[in-house]
Amino acid sequence: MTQSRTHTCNELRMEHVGQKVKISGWMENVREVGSNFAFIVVRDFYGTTQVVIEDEEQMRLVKSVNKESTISVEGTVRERASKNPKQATGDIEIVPEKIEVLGKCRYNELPFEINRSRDADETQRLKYRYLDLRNPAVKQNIILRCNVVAALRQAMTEQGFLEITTPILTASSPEGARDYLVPARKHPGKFYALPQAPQQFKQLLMTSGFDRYFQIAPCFRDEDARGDRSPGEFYQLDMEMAFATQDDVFAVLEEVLPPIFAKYGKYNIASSAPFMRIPYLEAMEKYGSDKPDLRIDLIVQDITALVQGTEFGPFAEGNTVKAIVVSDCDMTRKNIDKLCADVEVQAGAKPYWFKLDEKGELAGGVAKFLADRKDSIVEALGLKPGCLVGVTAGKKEVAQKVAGVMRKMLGNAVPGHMDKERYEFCWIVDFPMYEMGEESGELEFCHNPFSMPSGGMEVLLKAERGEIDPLSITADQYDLVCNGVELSSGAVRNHDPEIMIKAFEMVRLGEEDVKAKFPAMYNAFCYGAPPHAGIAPGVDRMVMLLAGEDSIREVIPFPMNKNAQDIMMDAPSVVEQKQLDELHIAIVPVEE
RNA sequence: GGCCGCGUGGUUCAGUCGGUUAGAACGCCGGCCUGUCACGCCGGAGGUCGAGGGUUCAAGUCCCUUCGCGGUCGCCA
Repeated sequence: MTQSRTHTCNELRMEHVGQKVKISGWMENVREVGSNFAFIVVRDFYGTTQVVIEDEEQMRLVKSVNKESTISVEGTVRERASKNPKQATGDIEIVPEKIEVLGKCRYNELPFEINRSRDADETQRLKYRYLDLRNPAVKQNIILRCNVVAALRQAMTEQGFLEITTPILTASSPEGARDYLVPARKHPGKFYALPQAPQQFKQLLMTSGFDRYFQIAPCFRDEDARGDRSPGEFYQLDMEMAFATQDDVFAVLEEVLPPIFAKYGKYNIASSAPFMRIPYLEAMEKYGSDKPDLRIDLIVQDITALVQGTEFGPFAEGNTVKAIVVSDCDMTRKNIDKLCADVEVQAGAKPYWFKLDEKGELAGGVAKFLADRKDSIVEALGLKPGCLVGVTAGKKEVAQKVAGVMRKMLGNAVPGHMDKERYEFCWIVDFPMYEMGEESGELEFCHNPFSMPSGGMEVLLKAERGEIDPLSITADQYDLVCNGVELSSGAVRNHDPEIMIKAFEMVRLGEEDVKAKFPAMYNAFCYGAPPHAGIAPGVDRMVMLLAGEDSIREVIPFPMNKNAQDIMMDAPSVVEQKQLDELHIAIVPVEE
């Protein structure tokens, strides 16, 4: 037989019994059950197939090679004497005529056992990622990623979007994250930058007359990693639409995403269109977060007025006090204290609590400070016996943030308040355009300067004349949130150079700054730009949600570690002096 | 950069109040086993307890320093 295989390791069934076949794959396991009798498990991309050894010579061959070597097995399919219902090919086995070793594994001990690689130390997994990926459970996430990307491409194409690639080597942009720089050999002292996002290019495409653009776009940001944030590079489903409004953008994703989430997700229920739309300020009030997990049915309430005049320090005048009522809570005092401690670690400020016990009395935590106003509290919060009330206090932003963290933890901890097995999408809308800079104490852009202020030029002029508070100006900017994960940010862009300049003037910048920072875009907009809007959901995060993984590295084929190193490839690494010389780069020791 | 956690045979972990020769499971090596499928049984090899310093009669264990990894905050408009 000259073919390398006639079947994959997940193909052979009872109907193939008697046929001559050839399979190729990795020798996953050898089970010796007699002196000249053994079963070997051959694994390829598709599955596993059992080969039975009943021959002295074959036995010697099998024992002479290490597991995880690649072999080919030519032989006859036979019905098994004892079948394995847990294996897809468990009804049959191959009786070999010829076994050939294709690629020897030189080591009899691996850095970890293939099928248990997920338990291994992450550094080992990343260093030997090619072995880690042999584990079907690990490989499955990458297959999922491929399927999701293919489905996204197809759906976007069906929606009339064109996939257009944009440059990887481009100019450093002054705003946002730290850039990855690439020295320019032909231009001593100058640098390219890898794009943090194709933001400006896609807006230029709109200005060029392309109507609907998308791209599975690589983005590069030199910022520290997180569990859900890969260091260095990540992918976005980047899209932009000409002559479009916020609603047009929403409509596209509301059509594209739910079927993909329902089909490929760990949970097969996804919100249907339209997704809930929550103004930013409302989200902060009700959920204590701008990325609320709507699978949790708990709502944050304001009890500042209710606790006025109590003895408890944190409830003092000037502070905001928030409450989260959790019905049917039988958490022990010890567990509540533990949860409060966890909240404090994550939110950076202490939460409090009390409950209405089975006898209908306020008890525990800060209850004694509230005894004098029990009735009004019970009534206002609608408390029933068995209700736990999580309480947070402090400056408004602090009370909200801590309440947001506590809401999430309570939802996870107390049964009955979280319907976990589903995907709940929402749009967070009406983000503030400006904020007061904490350090500068002056007005600054809250998010990005590309967004159109809601109300356009008129609103900016009103603010300039002092008729409205500039902090009250919102931007036509939106986030897509799913299960408490920020999937994406987008906006109706500011396509009008006049409004752009005015928006910059609000933060003490002007036309020269716009021109200096975004020269191509500013110039292009001066030649007649269409109103346009877009968004860019993170592909890695989407796949992570779909796979039900907590670490983004589980859905990236070759991830870097937390410190942005590729242990397997040894990147970053030193380069030859000759290379540095060509690039006009001199390395100087860093002074401590 | 701050804070928290972890670091013990190839791998994952246990190791009590500081006290005898540092254990287990998996893996590996050898032997036995003709229907296994997480095969089973018997035997064996394999450890600078991340590194350095200190306290102590005695340190895997306590203290200090340092390195590595992970989480988190800063950061990521």
